[in-house]
Amino acid sequence: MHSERVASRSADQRDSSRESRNGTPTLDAVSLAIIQQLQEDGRRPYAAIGKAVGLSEAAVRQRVQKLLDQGVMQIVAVTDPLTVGFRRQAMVGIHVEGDVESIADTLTAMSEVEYVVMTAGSFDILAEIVCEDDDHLLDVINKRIRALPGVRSTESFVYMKLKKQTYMWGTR
Amino acid sequence: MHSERVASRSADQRDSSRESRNGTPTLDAVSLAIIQQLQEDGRRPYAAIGKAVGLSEAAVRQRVQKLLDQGVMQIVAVTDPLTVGFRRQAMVGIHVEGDVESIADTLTAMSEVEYVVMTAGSFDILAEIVCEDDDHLLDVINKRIRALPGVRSTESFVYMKLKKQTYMWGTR
DNA sequence: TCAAAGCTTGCGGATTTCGCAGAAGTGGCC
DNA sequence: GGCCACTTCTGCGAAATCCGCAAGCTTTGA
Repeated sequence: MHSERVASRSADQRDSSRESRNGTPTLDAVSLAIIQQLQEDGRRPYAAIGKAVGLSEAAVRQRVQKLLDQGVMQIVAVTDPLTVGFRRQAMVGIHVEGDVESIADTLTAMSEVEYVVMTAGSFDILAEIVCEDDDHLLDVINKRIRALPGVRSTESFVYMKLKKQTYMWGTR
Repeated sequence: MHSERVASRSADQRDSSRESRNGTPTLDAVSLAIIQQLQEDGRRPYAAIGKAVGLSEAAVRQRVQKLLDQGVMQIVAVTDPLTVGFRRQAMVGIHVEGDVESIADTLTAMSEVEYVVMTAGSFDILAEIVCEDDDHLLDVINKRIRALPGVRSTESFVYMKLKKQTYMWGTR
């Protein structure tokens, strides 16, 4: 029955996660395959995943739990906020003087901010904001973000229509 | 035992989804609560969700299935691509002349493009790109995106570090 | 008044989850 | 080589969950 299981396990299948230099775990091929399965369907049973990646049900369960605990992945429901009552969304590009990371941390702490990334472009930070209406959005941008010490200037891109939102890099 | 269930069901609990003017379903409070539960844990059992939102297990199951079928939400594994072998990510701002939506559709069809949104800011479109390395990224931006008829100019913001990525609007 | 929707309760069977014990592979160390 | 600590995988019951289905109820809307 184990027809597809190779006799001696190759080296890169062990060591499913280890701390690399920058602190983020390095993933092996099996864990990647598991993540890919869960990108297609976050509720797929462990046994089905095991069959697909060549592991037992229990092993898949352990790996998934570890990936969740480590924060490597999360299994969640994703929606288009516009269909769920949040009328205004925007991407805000921010020019910073001084410590970029501390500003990013401050943004991260705001509940209206769903996404924060430090970039190498003309903006130092991009932050995505989800609000209930125009007033709320205006308030967050003008009163909360622009007021931060170190924020030199901002530029806003209000969302009109979300066209694509996927998490399927694994299936390429 | 039904202590928390109100005797007569209030009006907004019915009509869990109806087509609104723009074609996107309107969601009632119960469906929002269900989505919120699944934003915290995409694998939470239906019975537990039912207890939290005041519905039976079977009803939750039906609602979740419908929300998935309608495309209102998806339950998936989400990762930081940088920890999973994709070395280069970028947000690309695009200036378009002519039909913005058709350009957006073209971008949507590209597998390297994970996120496409039409905006009201100085860019007409923002697109997030996930690539394996610099060459790949350069190729996508210069050869595939800038080459599109209707694309006047682009500006790229290469990701250095992802600081936040949540889907927790429901918990506010 | 009638049909359609949606929810509830209840049910059993199939499936999945979960915890745990034991086996197997690895790396460090003498 | 040989031993030990550690991690990972497997196998296996027990418990919980999922799933389809049916009957009855209420509300909505034609």
